[in-house]
Amino acid sequence: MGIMTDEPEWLDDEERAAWLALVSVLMRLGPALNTQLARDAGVSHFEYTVMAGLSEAPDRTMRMSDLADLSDGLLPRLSQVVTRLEGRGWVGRRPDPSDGRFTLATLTDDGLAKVVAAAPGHVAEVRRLVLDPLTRKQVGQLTRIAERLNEALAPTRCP
Amino acid sequence: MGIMTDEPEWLDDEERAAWLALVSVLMRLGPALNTQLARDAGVSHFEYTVMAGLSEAPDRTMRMSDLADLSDGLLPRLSQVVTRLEGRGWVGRRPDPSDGRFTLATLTDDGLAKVVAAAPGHVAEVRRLVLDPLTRKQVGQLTRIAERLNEALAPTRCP
DNA sequence: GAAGATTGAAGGCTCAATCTTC
DNA sequence: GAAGATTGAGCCTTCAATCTTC
Repeated sequence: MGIMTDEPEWLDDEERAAWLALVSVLMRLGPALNTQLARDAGVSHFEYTVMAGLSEAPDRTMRMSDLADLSDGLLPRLSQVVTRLEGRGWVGRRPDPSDGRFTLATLTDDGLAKVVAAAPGHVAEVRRLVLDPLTRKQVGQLTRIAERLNEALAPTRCP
Repeated sequence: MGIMTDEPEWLDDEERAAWLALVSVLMRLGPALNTQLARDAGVSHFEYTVMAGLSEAPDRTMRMSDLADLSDGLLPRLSQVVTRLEGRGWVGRRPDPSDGRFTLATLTDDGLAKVVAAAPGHVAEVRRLVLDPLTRKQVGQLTRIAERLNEALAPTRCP
């Protein structure tokens, strides 16, 4: 955060409105997606993201560390989730032959079937909660805003 | 979700871009806020939201059920968090004299001091992660988009 | 020694079941 | 009987150690 200067830096009305509305989305959209996926497919949103990521990779295979980046999760969290998915027979794990430090995760046929079965319902929910309520123009605005925020959220460089 | 019609309903490129960017914000902004508050103030984002809500209520007091609505949390979750806050001496609880079914939660002096101490750092983080990266115009767009999404996320009416 | 990955313990969230007051 | 609130069990996440491979 750096030096705490004497700037007033309080939020004005417009900033406050934006902030309160965004927090509300933040607190409610995540749980809503988890609920839909848990109810209809028996997986969490994070588990779905992991399997969907693998399903689009070459050979349905990725290194754990790359998969962690892709799914916005930390490695310990990913490792435990993959352990769970492995137990259900949806993902396999083995050391990378070219460098034993890496672990390769592969989506199994059963895992792929699971993703394929879950996708339509999930997409429908995304459409209902996020895309349908917005105009086409707002969808474009949202994309640019969210991408800008993701830059600000990028790995905190501390050199 | 209703009837699953034969609509193609897949996401086009623009929709997909918006969705992926929003999910990324969703997965990273929440943890980022939790991390800052935990590190600098020793509270979670939800705990902070609850105490900040009470701090602005008349007599720093609210019914548990109203507080649950305000903080976007379900009642069981709020109850457990308030138990924790009560243990630290930041919130007090007592039955509503006018109707014993309700419970009134009150922010103590210590609790107020805690919020006041935590607020500047939290606001600075909100500014750094959300408001500063956006143009003034985008802040307005974000407000309208987020408010629209919150309507779609409203309590699922099933009459 | 450094990078990738895993494990174990502690804390938080979610849901169903329960209790109390009206 | 219904509404508000609490509790308990199970699962998930988080963080700090630890292990392995290079």
